[in-house]
Order: sequence, then structure tokens, then C-alpha cells
Amino acid sequence: MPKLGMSEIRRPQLIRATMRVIHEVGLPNATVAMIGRKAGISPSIINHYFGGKSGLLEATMRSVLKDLSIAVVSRLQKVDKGDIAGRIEAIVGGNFDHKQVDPMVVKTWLAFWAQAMHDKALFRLQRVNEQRLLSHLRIELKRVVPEHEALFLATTIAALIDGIWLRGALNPQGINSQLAQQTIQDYLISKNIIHLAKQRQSEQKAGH
Amino acid sequence: MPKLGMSEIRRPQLIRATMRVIHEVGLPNATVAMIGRKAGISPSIINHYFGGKSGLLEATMRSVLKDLSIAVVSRLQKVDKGDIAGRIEAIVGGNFDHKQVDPMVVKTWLAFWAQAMHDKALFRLQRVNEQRLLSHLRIELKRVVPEHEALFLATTIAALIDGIWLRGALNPQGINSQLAQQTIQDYLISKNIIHLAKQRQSEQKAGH
Amino acid sequence: MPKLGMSEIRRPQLIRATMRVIHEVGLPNATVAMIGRKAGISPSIINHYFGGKSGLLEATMRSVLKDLSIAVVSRLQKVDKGDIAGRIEAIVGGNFDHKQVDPMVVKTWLAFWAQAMHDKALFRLQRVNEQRLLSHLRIELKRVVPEHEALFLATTIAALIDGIWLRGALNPQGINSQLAQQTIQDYLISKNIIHLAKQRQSEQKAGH
Amino acid sequence: MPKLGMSEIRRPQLIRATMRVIHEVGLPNATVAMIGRKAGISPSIINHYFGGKSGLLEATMRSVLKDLSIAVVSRLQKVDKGDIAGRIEAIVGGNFDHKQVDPMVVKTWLAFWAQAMHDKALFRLQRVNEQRLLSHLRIELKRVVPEHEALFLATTIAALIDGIWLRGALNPQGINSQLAQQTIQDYLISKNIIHLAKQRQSEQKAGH
DNA sequence: GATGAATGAGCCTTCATTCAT
DNA sequence: AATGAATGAAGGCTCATTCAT
Repeated sequence: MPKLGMSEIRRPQLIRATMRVIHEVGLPNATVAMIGRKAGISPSIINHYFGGKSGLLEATMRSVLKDLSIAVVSRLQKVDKGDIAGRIEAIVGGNFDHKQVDPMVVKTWLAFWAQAMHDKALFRLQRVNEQRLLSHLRIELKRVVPEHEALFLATTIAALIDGIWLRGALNPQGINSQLAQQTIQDYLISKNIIHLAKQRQSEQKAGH
Repeated sequence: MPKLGMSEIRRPQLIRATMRVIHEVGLPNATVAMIGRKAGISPSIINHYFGGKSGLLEATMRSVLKDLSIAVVSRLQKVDKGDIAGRIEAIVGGNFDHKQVDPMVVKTWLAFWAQAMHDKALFRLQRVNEQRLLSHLRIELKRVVPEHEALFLATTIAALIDGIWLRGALNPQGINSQLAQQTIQDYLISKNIIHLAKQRQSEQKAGH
Repeated sequence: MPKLGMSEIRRPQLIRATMRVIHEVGLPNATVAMIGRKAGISPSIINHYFGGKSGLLEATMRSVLKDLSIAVVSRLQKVDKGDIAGRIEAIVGGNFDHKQVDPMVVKTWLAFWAQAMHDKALFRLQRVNEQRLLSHLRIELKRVVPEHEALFLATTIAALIDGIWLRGALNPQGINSQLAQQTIQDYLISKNIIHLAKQRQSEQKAGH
Repeated sequence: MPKLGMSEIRRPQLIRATMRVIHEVGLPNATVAMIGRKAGISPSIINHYFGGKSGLLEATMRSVLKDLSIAVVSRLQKVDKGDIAGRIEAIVGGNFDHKQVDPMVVKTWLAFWAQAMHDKALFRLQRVNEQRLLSHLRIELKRVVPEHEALFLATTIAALIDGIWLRGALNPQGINSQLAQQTIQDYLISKNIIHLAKQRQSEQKAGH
């Protein structure tokens, strides 16, 4: 077990402080002074660990996206490869994970989204995240519908996920995680995806 | 007597310049100096007409939302009251109006959305806009499905609209207006809404 | 009777507005915009009539000092040349004239006093005023005491007058005009001036 | 570890620079840029140490008033409690202390007096100062004359002090400290205070 | 590693003044 | 005569960053 340097302590500490400050005053109004104060340490040290404010912001966004990725991947790992409906549910569920719908995270996420339009580094991170969601969905959907339809469905589901997040960001009551998942489940049922998925699962079991 | 009526010229001019600057550098980086330069007039005059930067931003957001409202309402006026499917299409279509999917407008809209989380004046404007969309949709949907289902559908459609907008904001290709409307149309067909609407329309015609 | 041009209307109107604004926010915070608004006319017009802000301020101070001068001179005219005590009382009384102890006037006067230290035009006006007060007092005092004592007394009385004014400027209750005059009268009695003055008056009457 | 204790160096340095700038251009024209330049440091640092321009001005006035207080108190400490005439002289002398009649200090003092009429924080400081002078004088005077007369005398002496200061502020030759004290001494003699004080002192000595 | 000191660039705003009508 | 339009200079303040300790 490696000895923990200050770096391993300070970096998460500052990233968390950044998110809290963004939650409170918004990204444009977040200053290194506020973040330092919130973390209980000198603002100067941000330069030491992140090379500047933008470095800290990038690291913070990376952290947010990584948590999202983990939420999805860890759920996928618990679901059988053959259970297509379960896997789609896992992907959607990961996006509405308890940690992900925390108002602080939601606001941070939206703040970065807006900022990403004018910051190359953030833009790249955002694109990767978008593609990853689409990719996860398409992989599963392609197993039950033709490729072009899979793309259409994946795009629609992604739009639903982001739309619910977006509206939740401004809603004082925040995101209703359960309702969100039901909404998407309902969409999949309407599009007959769940039925097809179960059917395919049975076939494969029989095929073995 | 001074030159009169400059207010009607300057205000839209400055609002448009604001949107262009937000499009280029983002809301947090937009300065009154840039906006003034873009409009070809002195930055000082912003105070003359809007009482300050925040006044200009609020007016800009108000303008964006008003354009959106007009796009929806003008389409609704062209559709027969009895044509429920047509009315829903009008509402959706208004949100993907040519002027509304202009990348400049989309970015401005998202920038304000992010900002609204920390600015009371913008927040109120945003809420009104959200509610208006939901309201428009529910009025039509209630005519074909029970109230609670109408609310669910309206919320889902709104999420789809916003989600598509949001993803379009970061997509280099922008929003594909036609595809967006097809996506939502497809959802409505899957939910059997279009069918029910046509049916209701026939009934009413027969009723006369 | 000459027809009144707008100049004769506007100038006093603006001067009065200036004093009211100084009373409210102080000289450093008084802007031409405020003054114009208070007078109910466009600020631009100040340049028309006074050639700029400093011209207006100078005219205002001139007006304040002229009113003071009138208050003194008009009282002197009502007192017999031979009544030395009465003449001194007139000079003092003029400085505590009803119009002069108006809080608005007091504040304006003090504001200009402070400003005069760094403004040549105001400085000259102020000096003339100072000298005039001293001169008035010395002329009368020389008639009852030797020249060098007259100067000393005049200086002391002037200091008392200004000191009372100054303290009154900051006192929420303002200047107590009657008490002020009693204070100086008491000083003159203590210095035996009143007695000497009455004595001289009797001598002169007898001399005729 | 950073350079510590700069606060004790910077604060007096900036306060002194403030007074010098006020002396040169007046309070309304004094800018943080000028003050910083005069002190040889960056204007930004004024915020660091005083939280803004008004904080600096308040600290400057506080400094001026404290110096005045020290001048009076230190003189009082050197005078025997029983020597009433000496104590009054000490109070007056403190107000015309060498440091206090420095033209720079006099102008600063007057500038603040004018400003205090429209600034709550400065107003309070000024009132405390006024009351302190009156209080010092009344305490001594009450020992030789009835209370109501003590108040009258104290007020008159205070007016004389302030009047001499005020006139000195605009007089190119400044305040003649010696003449000022003589003037007030002369007043006290005329009012028989010195005589009464000496008498009381003799009584008390005899009483022991 | 950590921090207070210090800086300089930049921003919003105010304001006196000028101009066209 | 009078005014709204418009400007440009300047001021206070914020803030990310660098530096010495």
C-alpha cells in the first residue's frame, strides 16, 4: 500500500469544495478564493496542485464524469450479459444513480455543459461522455433491433435522460430518480423493446 | 429636440449583439465592452438603455423566450382547434422553429438556463417558460387521455424537447430540426396519441 | 421692467436645486444628473447656463455668500451709525439670520469651505467672505478699543461665529440661533465692549 | 511561511499616504490609485488591508482622532489633578498640539468633518470626538462654576477651538498655535475662570 | 507543503460633457 | 431654449496568479 501523499488528500478535497461552491454561486461566480476557503486551505495552493483555476475545473468535471461512468459500469457488471432489458435498465439507472441526482452534482454538471461550449478541454470531456452513453445503449439495442433503429432509439433515450436531468436542474424539487426511470421504461415498453429483449433472452438460453 | 425613438433601435440592436457575444465566448466571458463593440456603439450606453449589464442580460433572455413563445403561438393559430394532433405538432414545431435552432440562440438559451440557477430574475423567467410549454401540451393531451396521463405525457415530451435541444447545443452539427420533430412524432405514435387524436377529431366533426 | 429671460428663471432654479442636492448627498456626491432631476430639467442645460459643473458650483457658492452679505448689510442699515453695540449685534445677527442657519445652507457652506482648499475660484470667494466679516467687526471695534485689540477681538468673534456654525453643521439639532447670539453677546460683555460702546454712544450724542 | 506582520507596516503607511493625498487634492479627488502611488505600493492592496476605499478613509479618520485624543490625554497626565487651570490649558493645548496643527492634518480633519454629514460611520466617529472635548472641559469647569455655566463655557471654548481650526484650515499661514491658546486663555481670564481655579487650588492644598 | 503579501489586468459603472435635433 | 443620445475618461473593485518566506 503506497503512502498517501498530500496530493491524494488535497485533490479530492479541492474538487469537492469546487462542486460545493459551484452549487452555491454558480460556475461563473466561483472564485479560487471561495473554493480555498470552503476547503479550509489557502487559495494559492490550487496552483500548486492543479496548475491554475482551469486545471481545477477540468479535474472537477473529470471527477463528475468518472463518477457517472462508474455508476453505469458497476451496474452493468451486476447484470447478466444475456439480460438485455436488465442491461438497458442498468445504463439508465446509472444515470439516475443516487449520487448523480444530488442537486450539487446536477448543477455542477449543467454548469460544465454550458461552459464546455467555449472551452476545448471541457468540450472533449463532454463529447466522450455523450458518446459513451450512446455507445452503451446502442450495443444493447443492436441485439434486438436493426442498427439504424438502434441508433434512433439510443439517441431518443439519451435525449430523454438529458432532458430529465436538465429540467431537474432548475426544478426546486430536484430530480425524481424513480419517476425518471419509469418514464424511460415506459418509453421502451411502448417501443416494444422490453418484449423483444425478453424474447431474445429466452432464445439465447434455449440456444445454449 | 433630440433624436427620438432611438430606444426602439438600440435595444434590439444590443440584445442581438449580446446573443452574438454569448455565442462566441459564453455568458461568463461576455463583457459589456465586447457587446458594445459588437453593436458598434459605446459600452456606456448599455446603462442608458438597460440600467446595467444584468438588465441587458435579463432583456436578452426575455427576448429569447418571447421569440420562442411567438413561434409556438403563431403556429397554433394556424391550426384548427379540433385538430389535436396538428396542435401538438405545432407546439413541438414551434420549439424547433428555424429561428430557435440557430446555434447562437441555442447557446444563449443554455447559457441562461445554467445562469438561472443562481439568478432570481432569470430563474423566474425560466420557470414561466417551462410551465408554459407543459401547459400547452397538457391542454391538448387532456382532450384524448385522462388527466394524470396527460401530465405524464406532457412531462415526457417536454423532457424530450429539452434533451434534444441540450444535446444539440454541444453538437457541432447543431440541432436537426426535422429529425427532432420526427422523434417526438414517433413517440406520440408509439403512445397511440396520434391515433386517438384523429379519432376524436372525426367524432367531433360528426357531432356537428 | 425688463422682460425676464429664461436665464433669470433657470439660474436661481438650478442654484437652489444644487443646494438641495448638496444637503442630501454632499458636495462630492452631487452630480449634474441629480441637480437637473431635482430642478425638473435636463442636466445638459447646466452647461448652457453655467458652462459646466464647476461654473454652477461657483455660482451657488456666490449665491450663498451674497445672501450672507445681504443679511448682514440689511441689518446694519437699520441700525444708527452711532449705536456701536447695536451694529456689532447686527453683524453677528446677520451671520445667524434665519435663512443662514437653515441646515441646507449650513451644509452647503461647509461643503464649499472644505472644497475651497483645493479650488482656486472657491478659495478666492471664501477669502473675500472671511475678510468682509473681519472688516465689519474691526470697523466697529476700532471705535471703542485700540486698533491691535480690535483686530484680536474681531478675530475671536469671527472664530466663535465659525465655530458655532461648524459644530451646528454636524449637530442633528442644527444651530440655535438665539443661543449663538447670546454666547457672543456674553463674550462682548465679559470683554467690556458693550459697556464701552454704550459709553461712547453717550459721548457722541453729547458731543453733537 | 509568508512575510508576516506586514499589516502593522502597511496600515500606517497607507493612512499616512491618504492624508498626504487629501492634503494635496482634497478628499473628493483622492483616488485609491493616487494613495497607492504615494505609498509606493499597488492600489489593489488597499482592499487587502482595509476592505476598500471607505475602510481606508474610516481608518484614516480614526487615526486622526486618536492622535488628537492622545495629545490631550498625555498632557492631562502631566498636570496635577488639583491644577484646574493647568488642566484646562492642557485640554486646549492638546487641540493645538504641534502634530495637530500640521496643515495636512487640519485639511484632513476638515475634509472628514464635511464628509461626516453624509457618511454614517464617519458621523459616529465625529460625534464621539465632539463629545469627548466637551466632556473633558466640563469635568474641569464644574469644579469652579455651577453645572449649567460649566456647560455654557465648555460649549463656547469648544466653538472657539473649532472656529480657530476652521479658519486656520483656509488661511495660507495655517494655525498660529500660540496665538490660539492665548485667545482662549484670554477668554478664560475674562470669564474669571483662571482666577477661580487658582483660588480653588489653594483651598484644596490648605484643606489637606 | 503551505501561506500571506503583492501585483496587474480587466470589468462594471458613473459622470461631465458634447452633439444632433 | 431644451433634450435625449452618445461618448470617453476614470474610478473602485475583483480576481487569478506569482513570490518570498
